Amino acid sequence: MPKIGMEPIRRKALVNATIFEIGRAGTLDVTVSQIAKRAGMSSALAHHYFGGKDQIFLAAMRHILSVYGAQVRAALLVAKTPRDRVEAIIHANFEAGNFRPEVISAWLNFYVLSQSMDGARRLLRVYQHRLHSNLVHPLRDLVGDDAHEVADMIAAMIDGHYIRHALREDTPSGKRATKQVLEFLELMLEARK
Amino acid sequence: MPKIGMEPIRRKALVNATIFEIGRAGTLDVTVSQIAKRAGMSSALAHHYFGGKDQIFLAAMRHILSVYGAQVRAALLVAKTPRDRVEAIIHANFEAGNFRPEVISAWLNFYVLSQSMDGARRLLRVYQHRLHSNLVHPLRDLVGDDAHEVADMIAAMIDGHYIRHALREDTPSGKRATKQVLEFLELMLEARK
DNA sequence: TTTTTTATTGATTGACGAGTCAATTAAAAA
DNA sequence: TTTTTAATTGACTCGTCAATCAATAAAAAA
Repeated sequence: MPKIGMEPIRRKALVNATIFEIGRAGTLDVTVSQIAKRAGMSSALAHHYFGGKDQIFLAAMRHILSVYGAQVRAALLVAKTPRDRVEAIIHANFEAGNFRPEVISAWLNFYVLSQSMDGARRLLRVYQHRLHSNLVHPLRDLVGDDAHEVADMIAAMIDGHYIRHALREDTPSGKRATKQVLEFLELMLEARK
Repeated sequence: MPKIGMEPIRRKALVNATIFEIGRAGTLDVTVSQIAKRAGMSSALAHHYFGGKDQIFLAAMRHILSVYGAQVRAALLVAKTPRDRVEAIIHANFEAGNFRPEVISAWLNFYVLSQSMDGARRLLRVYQHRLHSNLVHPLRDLVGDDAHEVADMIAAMIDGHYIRHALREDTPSGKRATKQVLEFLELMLEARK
C-alpha cells in the first residue's frame, strides 16, 4: 500500500473532512476518528500527519482563510476604480464558494475557537486586519479620513450576515446579503460626496 | 444546613456561574463541576436541580435573553416617536449590562450551540424574530415597505458588532458600535425621506 | 416525637476520546 | 538483495467528565 508522496494528499483530505464534519455537526465537538474516517483513513494516521487535534483545526482554518484570500485578490485584480475595489471585496465575501453552509458553520466555530486558542486567535486577527486594510485603501479615495469608520461598518455588516446565516436551515444565498451591503455602501458614498 | 426554599437561589447562582465560566473560558467546554464550584456547590446538586448540562445551558441562555428583552421593553416605554423606538432598540443592544465581555462571549457560544441543540435553536429564533419585529414596527412609519430590509440591515450590523467584539481582549465599549449603527440609521432615513 | 420531605455531597460508574506504540507492508535506496 | 524509509493501522493507555446513588443532615409536617 504505502506509495510515497502521500502526505500532501492525506493532509488535504483531512482538512476538507474537518471542515465538512464541523459544518455537519455544527460544533467543534467532532472526534479525530470521525474526521479521519470521513477522510478515508485511521485516526492514528491523522495524528501522525498533524500531531494533534489543534493542529488539524488550525490547518482547516488556514485553508478557509487562504481560499478566501485568493478569492479577494483575484477580484481585486480586475477592479479598476476605488469603488470597484470595495465592491469586489464585498462580492468575494458572499461568493458561492465561501458562502456555503459548511463553510459558514466552520467559520463561526473557528471564531469561537479563537477565544480559547492562541493560534486560532492570531489567524483570525490576520483576517480581520486584511479585510480592514483592503477596505480602507480604496475607501480613502472615496471618503477620506472616514475610511476607517466606514470600513468598520462594512466589516460588521459582513460578519453580521455570516452569523445570521449560520442559523438558517435553508441553503443560504449571498444575493440578498451582497445587495444589502452594496446598498449601504451606495448610501454612504452619496452622503459623503 | 438544609433550609427550605433553596431551589431558586441555587438556580440563579448556577445560571450566573454558567455565563461567567463560559465567558471566562471562551468556550462551552466547561465542566458541570467548574460551574457548580463557581456557584458554591457540588456538581451533584447542579444535576439535582437542572437534570443535566443541556438544561443548565438552556437556562443560562434564557436568562440572557430575558434580561435583554426586559431592557428593550424598558427602553421602548420612554420612546415617543417611531425613530425614538428604533434608536432605543439599538441603544439597548449595546448597553453596558448586555455588552460585557462574558455576556458577549456567552452569546457567541450560544449561537454556536444552537447549531447542534434544538432547544437552543428555538430560543435564538425567538430572539431574532423579536428583534426583527421590534425594528419593523417603528420602521414602517419611517420607510414603509422597505422596513423589513432595513431591519435586516440593522440587525446584521448589531450582530456583526457583537461577533467582532468577542475577539477583542480589551474591555468593549458600546459607544462606538452604537454610534455606527445610529449613523447608518440616519443615512437610511435621509435617503428614503 | 416520629415521619416525611428537602437539601446536600462524596464516591462511584460507565462511556468516550485524544494520543501513543508496536507491528506490518511495501516502496525506494544502497 | 539487503536495508532503510514512508505509510498505515489495531490495540491500548490514560484521563476526563456527565450522570447516578447511597448516605447524611436538618427542617417541616403529622
